[in-house]
Amino acid sequence: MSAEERREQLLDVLADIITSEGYAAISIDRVARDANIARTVIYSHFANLEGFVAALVERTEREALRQIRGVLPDIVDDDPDVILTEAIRAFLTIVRDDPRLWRLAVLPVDGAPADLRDRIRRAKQAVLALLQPIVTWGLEQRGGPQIDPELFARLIITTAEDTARLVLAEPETYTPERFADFVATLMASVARG
Amino acid sequence: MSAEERREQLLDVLADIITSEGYAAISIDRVARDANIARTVIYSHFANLEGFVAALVERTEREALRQIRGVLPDIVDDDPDVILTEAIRAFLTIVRDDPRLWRLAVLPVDGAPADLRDRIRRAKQAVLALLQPIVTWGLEQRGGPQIDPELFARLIITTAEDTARLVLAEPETYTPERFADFVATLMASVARG
DNA sequence: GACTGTAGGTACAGGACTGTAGCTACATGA
DNA sequence: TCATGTAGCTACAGTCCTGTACCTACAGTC
Repeated sequence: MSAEERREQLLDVLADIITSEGYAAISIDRVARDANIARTVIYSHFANLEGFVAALVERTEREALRQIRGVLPDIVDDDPDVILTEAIRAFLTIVRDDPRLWRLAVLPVDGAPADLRDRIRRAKQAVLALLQPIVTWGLEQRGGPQIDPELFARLIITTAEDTARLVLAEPETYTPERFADFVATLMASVARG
Repeated sequence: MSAEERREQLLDVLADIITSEGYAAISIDRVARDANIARTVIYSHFANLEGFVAALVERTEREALRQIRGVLPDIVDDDPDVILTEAIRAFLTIVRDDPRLWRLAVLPVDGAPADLRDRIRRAKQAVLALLQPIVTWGLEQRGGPQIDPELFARLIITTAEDTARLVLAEPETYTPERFADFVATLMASVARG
């Protein structure tokens, strides 16, 4: 097996352990056992467990961002409700189609080491900063009683994450379509100024 | 120190480690070190780490439920929007006033061992089952386009949890009042049939 | 066919944690 | 004052994990 193939395979095995048993379960030893190789092979690719996990996080961040960027151009509309609905639909479709990646991106937070938690926190902060102006614009367009835009943006992110977990856990019951319909109905029933 | 005092103290120390460093950081050894006692003291109170954690989870569940039950009688109204708003306010106030307990109840999920994750999942399922009929009633009363009651109930729970985390992380910025206002404004702007 | 780079393995020393056996110290009641 | 129960300790054997030193096997190149 080539170095690059091995590296990717090791990251896959690590990701599988984390998503199925949490961060508490990981160790160089465990990954080596699951991959049926000697531990030294892992050490020849990564400095230690910390570097190993960091590499996985980087790969996950990079690939997740790539997938998100891929669908962003499709989501353009004059109506903020349509933008929101289509964004949810696109996001959940991505999640459903690459469960291995998104299980990792969306599930693990709390058991993770402190520096990783910080990193995830910062990533979410970045998404929030991206979403905030769009939400503010949407709420202003709507008029009527002024809704706290920060909390509304947070509500959207939290809901997106939670629905992603549902789609991953029970894709038959919780489909991107169902959530898109839900959001569309919900937004339609909110009064316009 | 009496057996009961020691037991409670050990559970406190365990809770502090989990909330500050996650489930990955816990061990009998670590708790003993933090509590400045020999490991054997812990073994005389709990069978092993699993039983130790189980005891903490039970204490947390019991106390959390007790606090929730304590404020439930105050939340009675004819208007579903008022019920929702006051429930959020009451919940976040409880959370703010007992951060040690609620940090544990609301934060840790993913790093935890599989059986504990199952337990938390079931607890949330129970809360969902409790909330569902109320939400369904509220949505029916409202009339207009029919909103998926299950997803709406989930949205409420997820948001409550997330806001609880915010209140715990930055109580100055994210107050129960701010969230209650947000919910009130949001519900007020949803069209009535 | 010898040379070299690299994938992969074995072996070892050391550390962290577990669970148990067995000890000490002290308080309380007969 | 002695007996007894219990809080708390030290010590030890065993497991799992880490990181490194050093070996083997093989593929490609001269």
